[in-house]
Amino acid sequence: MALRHAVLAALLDGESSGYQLTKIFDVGVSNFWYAAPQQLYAELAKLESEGLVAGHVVVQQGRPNKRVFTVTEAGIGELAAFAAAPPKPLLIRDDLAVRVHAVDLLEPAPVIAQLRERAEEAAAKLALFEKMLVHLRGDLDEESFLRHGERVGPYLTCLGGCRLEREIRDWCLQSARTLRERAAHTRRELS
Amino acid sequence: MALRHAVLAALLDGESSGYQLTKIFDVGVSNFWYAAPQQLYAELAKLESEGLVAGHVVVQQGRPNKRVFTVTEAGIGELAAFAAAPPKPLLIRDDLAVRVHAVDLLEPAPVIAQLRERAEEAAAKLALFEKMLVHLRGDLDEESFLRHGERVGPYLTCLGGCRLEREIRDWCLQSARTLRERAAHTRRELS
DNA sequence: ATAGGCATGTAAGCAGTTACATGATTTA
DNA sequence: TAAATCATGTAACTGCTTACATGCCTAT
Repeated sequence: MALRHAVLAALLDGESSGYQLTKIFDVGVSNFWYAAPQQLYAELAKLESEGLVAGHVVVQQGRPNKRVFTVTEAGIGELAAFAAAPPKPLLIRDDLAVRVHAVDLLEPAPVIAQLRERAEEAAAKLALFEKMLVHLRGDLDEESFLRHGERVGPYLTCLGGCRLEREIRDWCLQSARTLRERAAHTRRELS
Repeated sequence: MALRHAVLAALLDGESSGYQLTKIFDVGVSNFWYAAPQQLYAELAKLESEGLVAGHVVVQQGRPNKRVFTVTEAGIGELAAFAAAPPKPLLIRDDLAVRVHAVDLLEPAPVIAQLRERAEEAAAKLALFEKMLVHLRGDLDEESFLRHGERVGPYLTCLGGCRLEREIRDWCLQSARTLRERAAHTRRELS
């Protein structure tokens, strides 16, 4: 029981369909919660059967109809209970860092390539989050918005996302550079 | 099949027992891989049965005996194959950030308390990682070590850990401060 | 036409979590 | 004598991942 609260929190930003949620978890909320598309459909069905979200059909022209979901009163209650409980530790699993940790016994070339790719992804996400910040705060500057804005929750998590992606980008670039220089040095020694 | 590679990578830093691994995954490697103690015993048994690690008993005085594990040639091969494959995306799940995202509809007080506690934990981990860096590089300065040191993998992941914990600490403190100031302002309005 | 985006699921299998269980030794 | 640390597991359950399945509409 963990994804449910992330879904409820995401739905507070406005009702959305399962498909839209997959997009949100792919970018907007991805800085603090990873979830696969199939999980979201399953979780929404569960939440609806428990009365924590309510769904209704939206008819669209030119596109298939969709069912959008809203958090119910009971859903808010669930979130409130969750927020008062002690938080679970941050869960992080980074496939790429495992490679870096073991890199001294490995071929460095593919790891370097992977680090560069990850750095680019992080840079792209950072740019996206920074745009989101501007959008969220409207015509206020950051300080005023944090003081008087209506909803700061999403803004704060987005700030967290910026911090995270910036560090990922820089760490990947630094690591790639270090490994490349060492590889060049090793080649010179061998020749 | 994912934890296995993290375990193999951790064992490259030196043979250890299941119990010692639980300590390593609780601190040293925790910046890029979370794993519960029970997982590690199970995974070690599996890895041993597949010949990727080899265990032998170490007799101790004053303490129960333990079985320590080393990565085998086959284990290195497994790691090499893993490193060449495309990495899975970073998996992150942060219970506390979910609360922050939803905080505008919640009691802010417990969330603020949780943010402060998390900030302290992050500060403690940061201090630990910084000590580890000094220990790893011995009497070299960072630049020389990154260029000519024997094993840079663990040093690079440790640098990543520092970056991560520093940002977590600062984000938690910034968020807590923002929420506290808003709460104070709201109280004044009500009175 | 065909590729891509929109839209929603099911089913099987694997990985991870929670709770339980045991026992020795050291420190307060 | 109680709590903490060292040491290693099992069993039941839940949650997550991977693969499969379907179908419409739009843009190229």
